[in-house]
Amino acid sequence: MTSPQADRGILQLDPKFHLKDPMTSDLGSAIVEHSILMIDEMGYEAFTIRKLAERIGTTEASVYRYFKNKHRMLLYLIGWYWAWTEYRLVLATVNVVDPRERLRLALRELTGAIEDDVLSPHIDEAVLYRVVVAESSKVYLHRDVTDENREGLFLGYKRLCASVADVIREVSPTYVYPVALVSTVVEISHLQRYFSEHLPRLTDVDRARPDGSTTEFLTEMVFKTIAPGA
Amino acid sequence: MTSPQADRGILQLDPKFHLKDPMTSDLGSAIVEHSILMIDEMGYEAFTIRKLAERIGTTEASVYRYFKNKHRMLLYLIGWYWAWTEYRLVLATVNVVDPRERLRLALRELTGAIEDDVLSPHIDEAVLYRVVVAESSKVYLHRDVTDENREGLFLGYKRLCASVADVIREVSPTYVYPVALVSTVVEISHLQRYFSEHLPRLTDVDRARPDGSTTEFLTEMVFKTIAPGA
DNA sequence: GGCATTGCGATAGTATTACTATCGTTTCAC
DNA sequence: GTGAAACGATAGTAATACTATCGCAATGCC
Repeated sequence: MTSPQADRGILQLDPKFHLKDPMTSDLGSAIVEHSILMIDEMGYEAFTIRKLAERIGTTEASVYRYFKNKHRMLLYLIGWYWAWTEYRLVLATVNVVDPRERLRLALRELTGAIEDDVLSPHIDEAVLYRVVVAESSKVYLHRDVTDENREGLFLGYKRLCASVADVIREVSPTYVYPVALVSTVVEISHLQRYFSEHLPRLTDVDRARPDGSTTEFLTEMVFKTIAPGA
Repeated sequence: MTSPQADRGILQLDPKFHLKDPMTSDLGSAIVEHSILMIDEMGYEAFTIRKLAERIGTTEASVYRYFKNKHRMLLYLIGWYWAWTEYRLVLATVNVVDPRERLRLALRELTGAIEDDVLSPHIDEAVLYRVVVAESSKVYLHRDVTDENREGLFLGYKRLCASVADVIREVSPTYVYPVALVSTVVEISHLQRYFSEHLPRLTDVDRARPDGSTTEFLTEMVFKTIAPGA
């Protein structure tokens, strides 16, 4: 059953996310693939390891050989998304020299539509993005943040923010809150999308085209905010 | 033991939040008071009804006479915070006619420091605010959002956003995303404060003075964003 | 004074969950 | 053919959210 040469994607995550790299086996890939689908279907709280094991025809114990607990599994998925976003960001801005244009492209990447990517056959990026929108803040709104931060589990997110903040500094060297502005953009792009679907009275983002509206809203916000002058 | 005329605050919450109004009895007040303290101490997930019951010298069953479940209890606390913030907002902007000044004061109220309020003797507002910062998004990032929204449990939050959005429209009638901007400000003021304490590399907000920095960051952002012109 | 109601303590119990421990079998590299 | 790794199978633990039932004591009503 195991096919060692199967294509399971090129993205590598820090071993701290898992006990055994899930992308090195069929079972591991199935765990990742179906955990994303199931969390999307039922939400993180209702999602259980037992349900996952039943769905992919294995046992709880086998799942726990890959991830030491349910929370770590979510961290892995979110961490994978951050790494993937970093990759997309580089891809989108490489060879673009004008800082304003680099920033505009970066913001589009951070706030815009997600299409399924051929990068990793066992991960449906569009579904994963819905999981990120609905669940990502649960990985740090958690009493173990400090420990997990020390372990380096948020490095991807931090690198992401730092690199976009650098672009902001290029465009506007005097702006005082570049990092805060980037984390704001990331979090709010998720949240406005969530609101547009579930609590539409908390946003003006168009439910029919949340991608475009959100990108527009946040791009305008960023460029006006960092512009010098009172 | 019960003292019917005891001062338990003037704020009234919609009965949909609770099975029996906790502010009408000593036990109910103790439940609210210590649930806030305990969620702040140990986080919502680790907080259990049994621990709460033991701490205030009652039983699980008695707590469940006030709140039909743990999640509803958190909703009550967050709902109370929204109602209280609405009240502070009115208080801060009453008799101020200049729209820009009204907006500035509203933003300060939404983003700034929280002091303990004599309004309700059983609620330590400063602690409640920490709970809001760390836990409030969990009330809607939840698979029952739609049902709870239909029940009207988010009305306070929506009213808050709508009323500040109206002020934005007064200042800048052509701005397209006033509601989204307000919900952004509310959520980000919580998040940047959380980041400054737990994930400081995700923000430039000063840990030593998160109130002032956050207010400054967001006030500047709002006024620049809604200013007309490219 | 009688009486129903309400509020609450006490106890017990259920279903579910996250997670662990152990053992045996298959598979596969060498 | 042997050793090791991966996995399945089974069982079990502690904790949790929540429910059900009973009985007592204070309260309010007449």
